[in-house]
Amino acid sequence: MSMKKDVINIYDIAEMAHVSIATVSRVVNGSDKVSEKTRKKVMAVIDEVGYTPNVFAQGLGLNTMHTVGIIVPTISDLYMSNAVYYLQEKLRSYGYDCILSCSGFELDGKQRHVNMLLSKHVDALILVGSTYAGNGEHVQDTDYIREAAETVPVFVVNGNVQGNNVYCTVNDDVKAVYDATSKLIEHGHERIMFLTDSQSYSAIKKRKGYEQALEDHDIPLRAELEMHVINRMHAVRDQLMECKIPFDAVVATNDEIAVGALKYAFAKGIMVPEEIAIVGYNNSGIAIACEPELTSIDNHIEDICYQTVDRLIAVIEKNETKIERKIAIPCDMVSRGTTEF
Amino acid sequence: MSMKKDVINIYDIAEMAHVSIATVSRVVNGSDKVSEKTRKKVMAVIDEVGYTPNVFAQGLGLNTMHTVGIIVPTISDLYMSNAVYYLQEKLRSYGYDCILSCSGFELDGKQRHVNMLLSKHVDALILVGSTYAGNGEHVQDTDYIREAAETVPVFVVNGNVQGNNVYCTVNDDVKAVYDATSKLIEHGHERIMFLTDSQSYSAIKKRKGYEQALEDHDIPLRAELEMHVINRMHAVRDQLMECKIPFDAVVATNDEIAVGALKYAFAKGIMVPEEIAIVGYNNSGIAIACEPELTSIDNHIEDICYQTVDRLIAVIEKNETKIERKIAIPCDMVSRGTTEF
DNA sequence: TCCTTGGTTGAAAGCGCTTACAAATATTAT
DNA sequence: ATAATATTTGTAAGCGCTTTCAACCAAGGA
Repeated sequence: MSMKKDVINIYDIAEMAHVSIATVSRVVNGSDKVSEKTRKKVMAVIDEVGYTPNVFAQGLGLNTMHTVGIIVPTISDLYMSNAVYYLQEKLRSYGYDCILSCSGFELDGKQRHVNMLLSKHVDALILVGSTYAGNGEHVQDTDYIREAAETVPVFVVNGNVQGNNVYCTVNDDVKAVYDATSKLIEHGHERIMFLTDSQSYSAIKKRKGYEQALEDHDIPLRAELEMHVINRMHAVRDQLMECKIPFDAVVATNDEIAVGALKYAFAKGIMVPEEIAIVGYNNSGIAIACEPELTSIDNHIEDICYQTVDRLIAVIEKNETKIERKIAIPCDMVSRGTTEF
Repeated sequence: MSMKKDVINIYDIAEMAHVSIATVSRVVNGSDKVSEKTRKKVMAVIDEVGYTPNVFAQGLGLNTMHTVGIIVPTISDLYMSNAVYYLQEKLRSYGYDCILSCSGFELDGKQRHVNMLLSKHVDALILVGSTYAGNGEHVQDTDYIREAAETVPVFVVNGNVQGNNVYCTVNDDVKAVYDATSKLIEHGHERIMFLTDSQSYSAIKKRKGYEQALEDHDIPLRAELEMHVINRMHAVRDQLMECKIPFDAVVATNDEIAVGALKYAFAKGIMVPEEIAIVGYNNSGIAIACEPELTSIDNHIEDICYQTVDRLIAVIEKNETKIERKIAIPCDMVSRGTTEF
C-alpha cells in the first residue's frame, strides 16, 4: 500500500487565492500579463502549500517535459561517465533533466533506445560516442539518427553524423595526434607504434594524425607498426608480447591501451620513457594510477559537453537557426612520466 | 522550426480499426476482456502504422511513467558509474527507465534533487551511496528521505536509512575488512595502517572490521595508524610522506587511496608487498593499472544493484509486503601483487 | 418464445494543465 | 463625462489516455 499523498492541484490554488486557474497557470509560467498584485497573492498561496505543477498534465498540453535523452554505449568507461556527468550538470543548470540510456554498441540497441526516448517525448537527444559498431565495422546506416532528427534535434558528442537537425561536437583528434607524434619524432623516435581498439570516428581521425605526422617528417608508414588491440590492459600487454617488431614509442587511442603498453614494458624489463615512450589519450584517472605516470592527451570533455548543451538550448529554446552543424574542440597534451617531454 | 511529426493517436487507431478508443486502450494494455478477433484486428492496425501511446496522457490517468529516479552524489567515480550502469540495465529489463541525477555530496543538493524527481512522478527512488555529508560529518538528518518515502518507495544502495517504505541494500563491509585485516595479521603484519577518506556509513563499517580484527588477534589499536586522507592518489602519497610512524601494511577504504599508498612506497623505494602490503577496496579499474597490481576487495556492485532492482519491482509492481528492509551482500578479496596471499 | 447470463463493446467522464478568446476592468484620449 | 483603448482576468475547449458504467449480443434454460 503505497500511501500516495493527496496532491494539490491548480484548482486548489485557484480557489485559495480567489482567482481562476488560468491566472494561476500564468503566474506559475511567469507570463507577463498578470498584475503584480495578483501575482503576489497567488505566489503566497503557492509557497504556503508548496504546489508543483503536474508534469504529465503540463506535458499533455505542451508536449514537452524539459527533459533530454542521453544515449551512451556504456557508462562503465571513464570517458562516458565523465561526459554524462558534465552533460547532466549543464543541462540541469538550464532547468532540464536527463533520461540516461546505455544502449550497448550494436546498431539495433541504439535504434531501440532512440525510439524509446522519443516515445518519452524528450525535447532533444544527445548521442555520445561513435556511430560505428563495436566490432570495428563502420556502420553505414545512420539513417535512424536522421529519422529521429525529424522529431527532435539530435546532438552527437564525439561523432560525425550529417543530417538536418543533427549537430555534432567533436575533438580535433587529428591535430592532437599529429602534434604528439611529431613531438615524438622530433625527440628522436622513429619506430612509433599506433595502437587502436576500433574503427570509430575518432579512432580514424587519430590515425590520420599519426599518418600525417609520419609523412610530414619523411618517415615511412609501416603496416606492422599499426596494431588493433582489444581494449583491456592485459590483453594489450599480451598482444604486444607476441609482437616481434621493435618499436621505440607508442601512441594509443586511449589510456587503457597505453597502460597495457606500459605493462608490456614492465614485463619485458624495458625502461619507460628511455627505451619506449608512451602517449595515451583521454587523460583519464588511470593515467595517474600507473608508474611512471602516463603522458596523455586531454580532450576536454568538459568543454565539449558544455558547448553541446549550450547549442542544444540555443536550438530548442531560442529557436536559433544559424547554429553551426559541427564544431571542433582542441585537445592538448598533459606531459607526465612516460615521455621525455 | 522543429518540424514535429504529426503523431497518430488512439482515435486514429480506433477509426482505422472500426472500434472505439476504449477497445484500443484495452488492446494496448493487454486487458483480457477483448475478443481474440478484435484484438487481432486492432493489433494489425497498430503494427501497420506504428502507434505508441502518449506517455503524458497515460501518466495523467495512471500517475506513473514507468520511470525511477536514481540519485548519486557524483558519477565521476568508478563505483557510482558502475552502479548506475547495472541499475539502469536491470531496470530496463523490467521495462523501466531511469532519470539520473547527480546531486553532489551536500544535503541540500540531495534534498533538491529528491524533490525534483518526485515532481516528475517517478515510481520509486534509488539513492546510491552514503547518507553522510562529504565533509566527513555524519548527517543526522535523513528526514527528507523518510518524507520522500511517504510518496514513493525509496531504495538505498550502500547506505543505511531507517524508515517506513525505505529499503536498503548494503555490503558486509565489516566482515570483508575483518577478514582482510586478519589475513594480514596471520601473515605476520603487525603495524597495519587504516586509510579512510570519510565517515560514510560504509567507511564506519570498514573501520569496525579493522578494529575487531586487531582486537581478536590481541593487537592494540593505535590511533596513529588510523589516518584520514583526501581521496586523491597524490594527496594520499604526500600525506604518507609526512607520516613518521612505521607501518608494514595498509588497508584502504577505496582503490584510489590504496594506489596513493603504493605511490608512497614507490617514492620511498619501499618494496611492495615485501615491506608493505596493501589492500584496496572496490576492485575498480585502477586496481589493475598500477604495478604491482592491487589486491582489492570486490564488493559485487552488480549483485547489489540487481537485488535492489528486484526488490524494487517486488514492491511497486507486486505490492509485496514482506520484503526485508535491509539485506547485506558479502564481499570477497581479489588477490594480486600488493599482498603475499 | 422469452428471459437470464456472461462476454464484448462503446459512450462519456475525468486526469491537471495551457491558451485562445471573451469579458471585465482600468486607463487614457476626446 | 463619454468613447476608445489597453490591461487584466475568467471561461471553456482541448491535449490523449484510462476506466466506469451502461448497452449490446449471443447462447442456454425455462
